[in-house]
Amino acid sequence: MPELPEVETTRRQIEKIMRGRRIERVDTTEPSYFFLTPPDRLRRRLGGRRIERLDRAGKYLLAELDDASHLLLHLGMTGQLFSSEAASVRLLSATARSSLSPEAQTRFEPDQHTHLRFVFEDRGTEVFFRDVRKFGKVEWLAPGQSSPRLDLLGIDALLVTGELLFDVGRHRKTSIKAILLDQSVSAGIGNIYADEALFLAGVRPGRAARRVTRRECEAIAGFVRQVLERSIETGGSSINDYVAPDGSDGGYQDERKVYARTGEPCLRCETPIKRKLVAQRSSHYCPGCQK
DNA sequence: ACCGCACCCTGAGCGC
DNA sequence: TGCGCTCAGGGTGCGG
Repeated sequence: MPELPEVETTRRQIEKIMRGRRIERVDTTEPSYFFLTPPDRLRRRLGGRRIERLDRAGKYLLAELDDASHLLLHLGMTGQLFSSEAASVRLLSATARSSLSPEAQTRFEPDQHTHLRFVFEDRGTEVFFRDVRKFGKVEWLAPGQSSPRLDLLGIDALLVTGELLFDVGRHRKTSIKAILLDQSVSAGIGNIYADEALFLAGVRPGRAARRVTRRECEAIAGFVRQVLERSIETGGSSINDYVAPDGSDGGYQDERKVYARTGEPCLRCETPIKRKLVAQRSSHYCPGCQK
């Protein structure tokens, strides 16, 4: 779900709200898998700090604080970072929504899945991090402390080149899709945009990376950059239950050509789209267009 | 060094 | 109506 475009869209919207503001306090849920830094420590470290900026590295968000420490966030599969200003019941599933009172449906209240709540000193708009499945992550980094997670990231996917994919691919004994999903090669591509870019490039996801030509690698890289940029332009997104921080649906859903279109006719040649497991991810491709 | 796989977690959707 | 099953994909870590 949240791949580079969704994370970048989130960054742009949330930075506007967080930047330059001082945190009065942070509310958290209980310790869990989600917290790389224990929640009590997180509350202590963040209280009183001003947020200088919000950056993105691959699918990670990195907030810089005024004491030179950093807050690292990852949305995982179901993470949502949003503001109270824009928060709406659209963040909840249809069934969860229908169980709420009409009043509760118009104003967001933190629930058991809301792991972080930023309350600012000016008591204005609040920011929430909600994550149902807890695949998301939050970690506080002391000044100067490096993060293995960040250090492992390859070049940002918006800058990926065919040359890089070709050079990496020729030495690996795995599929081209696995290369695209490998965050240490290029950071930011997820399952959906990988399928879309491979479709546009005419290369099947399961093809051995070493069998992909230099020319094809150039095409793949070009389409990766294109679909990511296009998705950011349209407000980022790719999947049914993604909701942007302002509560709106992402705009990219209507542009998917293969992802989640199993059995439907290819938009180019009308061959039914196939679904197959590649790199432990459901992968969608057109047997007619992709070789 | 690299690959494939199990696992972390919860909700939606489906068949019976 | 409700139970049990499968699926969803982000990342980590381990065995081969």
